[in-house]
Amino acid sequence: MSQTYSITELAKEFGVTTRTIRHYEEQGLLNPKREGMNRIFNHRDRVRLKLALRGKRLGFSLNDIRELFELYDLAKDENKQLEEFLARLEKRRVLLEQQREDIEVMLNEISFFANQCRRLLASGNGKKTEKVA
Amino acid sequence: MSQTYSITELAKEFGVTTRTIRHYEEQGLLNPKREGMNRIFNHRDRVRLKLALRGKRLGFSLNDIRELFELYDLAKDENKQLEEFLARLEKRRVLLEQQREDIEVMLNEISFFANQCRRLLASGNGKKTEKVA
DNA sequence: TTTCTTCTTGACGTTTACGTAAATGAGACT
DNA sequence: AGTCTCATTTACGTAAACGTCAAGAAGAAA
Repeated sequence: MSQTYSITELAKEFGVTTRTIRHYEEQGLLNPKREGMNRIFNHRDRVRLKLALRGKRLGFSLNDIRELFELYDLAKDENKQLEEFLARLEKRRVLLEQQREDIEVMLNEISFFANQCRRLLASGNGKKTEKVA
Repeated sequence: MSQTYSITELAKEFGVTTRTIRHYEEQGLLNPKREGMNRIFNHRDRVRLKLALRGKRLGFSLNDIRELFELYDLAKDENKQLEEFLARLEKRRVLLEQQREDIEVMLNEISFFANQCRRLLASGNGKKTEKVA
């Protein structure tokens, strides 16, 4: 009924190799069904793959990501160890906000450098490149 | 004259091992002087170590970080290949803004989950834990 | 002088996250 | 029947970022 995907479809869509996707399954991040030998991915798998890749861009390990998924599931399970869940969320939040601050700092630095460059380029590009135009 | 640091001083200050610092030197991120056999780090090294660790938190490889340092140095060198420099800065900027977006998304998710949790906890914690208080 | 302490240089080990064959299964086209 | 194409498992390989000894130098303290 609902949309399914083959391994190469997902691989192409997200710009990863099939090896990567199989690896994520081995690591417990994805749980495709089988049709004969072949993996059949559903919407949930697709979402998890997207989340996994986002996590990776943020420097999380596959293990971290699996734990996060477990937390998501745990959350669905409702009142199980909510305080523990909250505490772990809080840890993540602190880390992420640190990262956000880091990013702001680096973006500022980059824009500073970029401005410097543009100024130099605008001002006739200085000494050694006088024959430009 | 100006402040210097031993390897363990820096290691303690930044919460890394001395091995890590030596590794960063091997990778060309740090250039401590020597006093006899021992490494002597100056202010510049300290700054670079801080930058390197920030880069790591953002998921940059040591190689990426070294390239960034080279770009910094190149920038000091003034008009050398400013356009190339700008282009590389731009690449970094795009990556960082992607990361920033990722972080916003995750922070939103986290606060959503946290709110859910708090609501459940507030509402007497629901079904299975009725004997709480 | 012996003993700490802090440093040094190898050099092999480990974990993570895949890459990269190699051999094979199975449906679809010609 | 032969050959694509897309998939599978098994399994060894690899790059990055350190960890972890081992063995020893060098200054300071007892």
